[in-house]
Amino acid sequence: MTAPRSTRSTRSLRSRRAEHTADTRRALVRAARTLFAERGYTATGTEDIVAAAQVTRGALYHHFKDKADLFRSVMGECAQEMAERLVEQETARAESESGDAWTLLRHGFQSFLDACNDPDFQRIVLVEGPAVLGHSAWDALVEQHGYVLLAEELTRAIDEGGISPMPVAPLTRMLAALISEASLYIARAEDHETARKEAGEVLECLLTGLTRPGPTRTGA
Amino acid sequence: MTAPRSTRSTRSLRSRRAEHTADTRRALVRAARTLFAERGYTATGTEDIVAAAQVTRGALYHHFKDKADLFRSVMGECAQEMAERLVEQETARAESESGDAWTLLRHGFQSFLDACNDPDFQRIVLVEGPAVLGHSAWDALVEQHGYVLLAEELTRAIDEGGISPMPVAPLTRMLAALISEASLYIARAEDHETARKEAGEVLECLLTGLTRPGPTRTGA
DNA sequence: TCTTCTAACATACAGTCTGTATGGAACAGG
DNA sequence: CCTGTTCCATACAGACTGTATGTTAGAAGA
Repeated sequence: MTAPRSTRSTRSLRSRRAEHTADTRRALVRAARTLFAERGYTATGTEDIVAAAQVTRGALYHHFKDKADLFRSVMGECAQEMAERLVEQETARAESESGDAWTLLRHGFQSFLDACNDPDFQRIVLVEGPAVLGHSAWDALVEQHGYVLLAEELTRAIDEGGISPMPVAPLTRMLAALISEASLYIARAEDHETARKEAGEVLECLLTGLTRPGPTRTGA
Repeated sequence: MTAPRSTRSTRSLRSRRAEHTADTRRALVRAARTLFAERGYTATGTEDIVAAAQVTRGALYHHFKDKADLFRSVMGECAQEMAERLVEQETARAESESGDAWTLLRHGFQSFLDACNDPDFQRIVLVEGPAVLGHSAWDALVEQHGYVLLAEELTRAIDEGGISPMPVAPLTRMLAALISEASLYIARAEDHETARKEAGEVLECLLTGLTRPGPTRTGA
């Protein structure tokens, strides 16, 4: 700690320096995330970002190609966090509850609905993202972080016979859009409590349509 | 035509002038619509718009408060056209087919899906709109043009017993989001044909969940 | 240890865009 | 005929983005 020698000294210095640069980068991303979520992309100047991160614009344009590139990092972080949160909950549920993929997913959707109620996620990923990055780049990011997991689970549910066989690709996007819109509806409502209940109810109804009629009971 | 007199002369001139100013306004909206749909909002400069409309920026800022105000008019026009198109089809179907509100709506959703496959509508209303106007202003516009009709039809379908009773407000938004996302999926796919078929199939499945179990047959 | 080289910034500058203020021309009205 | 208003063009000021240049601190070799 206090007496490094030879290679360790070099390493320590290297890491100290590397850590410092990583710190400035993180500070930029964090500051940008807060401001983008609060004021939106265009209303946030690069000067505001670097001021909040306590660096200069030189640092920003050293670490990122341009403002949109910084936004991409911010949105990637948001999506990553959301995905991790959901995977965590999903695995926890998978251990405690029954192994039926479809009922697991239905519960997962409700968790997703709650998790989406995050201002950063809503504004950055759902609202600003498509307009700033364009549909292709946005889709690539979401595909990478979120869609793959959802599509995987849906495929499993189909294989298990929980839901009727149908094309997974459009199903994935449409379900994600459904929940995203529901979360926005909840966030915008005056009475979040009842809005949450109502949206959950509608979501349940719609999901019922996917359930395969036959051996698997629909419930109620 | 060539020999106006007294009041007619005044009227004619008045109308000529008024029509001229209305023309410039329409030219601005039309030019902005094309460019916004092609390049997006921020990538379109006011100079590009007025050049395409063959006026100067002075005209733009005379007719509109600012660039976002012009965008609002453009998006309002898009939404209006879409609503008119759908109402037209809906009334046509109401005359020819059975009077069941719910089956009528299900067919209407498929039409909606096809109608949404309009680049202007997708880019301006669905992608740029929320980011440019903010959620509240965007929602107000869509509420005015589209949601009211959809909510009305849904309420009727519930009253008739076609679909299970559930809160209409979230249902309206979520169904609109569902179809919007489906249309974007179709537009983005390489093979529009099969994408259209698949998305329609998934949509049908999901809508099945709304159908009230009981006297009304689900079909197939 | 001394030199040198490079990564990591800071600063200054140029180009672009938006919104506003000013000016003028064409009517309308008294 | 004179005045006021509408409609629009032009000129200008401010802000913002991206780039080019300068500078410093650490890493590496001799």
